[in-house]
Amino acid sequence: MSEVHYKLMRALEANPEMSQRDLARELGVSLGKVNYCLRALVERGWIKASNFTNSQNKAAYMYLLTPRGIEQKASLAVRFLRVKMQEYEALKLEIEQIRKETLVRERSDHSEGHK
Amino acid sequence: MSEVHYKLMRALEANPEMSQRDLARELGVSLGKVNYCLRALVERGWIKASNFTNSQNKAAYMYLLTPRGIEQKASLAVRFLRVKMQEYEALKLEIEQIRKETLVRERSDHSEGHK
DNA sequence: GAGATGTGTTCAAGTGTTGAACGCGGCGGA
DNA sequence: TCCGCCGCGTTCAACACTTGAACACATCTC
Repeated sequence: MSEVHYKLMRALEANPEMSQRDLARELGVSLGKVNYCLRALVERGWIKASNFTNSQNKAAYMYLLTPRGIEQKASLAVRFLRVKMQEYEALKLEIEQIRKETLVRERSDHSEGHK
Repeated sequence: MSEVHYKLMRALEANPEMSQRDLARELGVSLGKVNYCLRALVERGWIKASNFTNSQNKAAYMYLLTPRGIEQKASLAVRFLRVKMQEYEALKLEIEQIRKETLVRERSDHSEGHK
C-alpha cells in the first residue's frame, strides 16, 4: 500500500504533470486505485493538486510534492531499501538452492535412463 | 498477494509442521490471512494438507508442497528476484540522490546563518 | 473430570481494488 | 458556430483481500 504511495510520489516528483491515467499505466495499477491513493496523499498533505491553466489541457492537474511529502518520500525510500535488500538477498540464496536441486534432479533423471 | 503465497511455500518447504499461527507470526500477517491463502494454495494443488497423527498435537496438519507447488515456487522466486533487483537498484539511486540533496540543503542552511 | 492450551475454522466488518461508466472542458473539422 | 471526439478527474457497485475475535474440537496437566 505505502509502496504505491511511494511510487506515486517518485513518479510525480520526476514529472508533476502526469495524468492519473499515465500514473496508472506506469505503476501497473488501475485508474481507480491511483485516484484513491492520490486522494489519500492529498489528505495527508504530502502532495498538493493545483490546476495549471496554462497547459494544453486545462482539465488536468499538476501534482506537486509538499516539503512534508519530500521528507516522507525520503523516509519511505530508506525503509524500503532495507526490506528490498533483505528480500533480494533471500531470493538470491533461494534461487541458488533451486538451481542446485534442479541439477541434482537432472542428474538422477539421467541415471534413471541407465537402469 | 502472490508474494505471501511464495513466502508461505518457502516457510513450509523448510518446515511443513508449522502451524497457521506460526506462519502468521513469521510472515507478519494475520491468522485469518494465512488460512485464506493456505486454502487458495491447496485449491490450486500447490500444497497438500495431511494430518500427521504420530505427532504430539494430533489436531495440527502437515503442509507439504506438491511437485507442482515446488515448480511454482521456483518460478515465483525467479520472477520476484527480477523485480526485487530492479526495485533495489532504483532505491539505491534514489537514496544517493536524496543524500546529495540533503547535503546541499545543509550547506545552504549554514550560509544562511552567515548572512 | 475440569481447565488450560493449541489446533484449524468461521464470519462480520473494514479496507483496498477493479472496471466501467459519468460529466466536464478543450480541440478541430464541418 | 456547432458538433463530435478525446482526454481529464471523479464516482460507484461489485469484488477481493484483511483483520480480529470468536468458535468447536483435541490434547495435555492436574
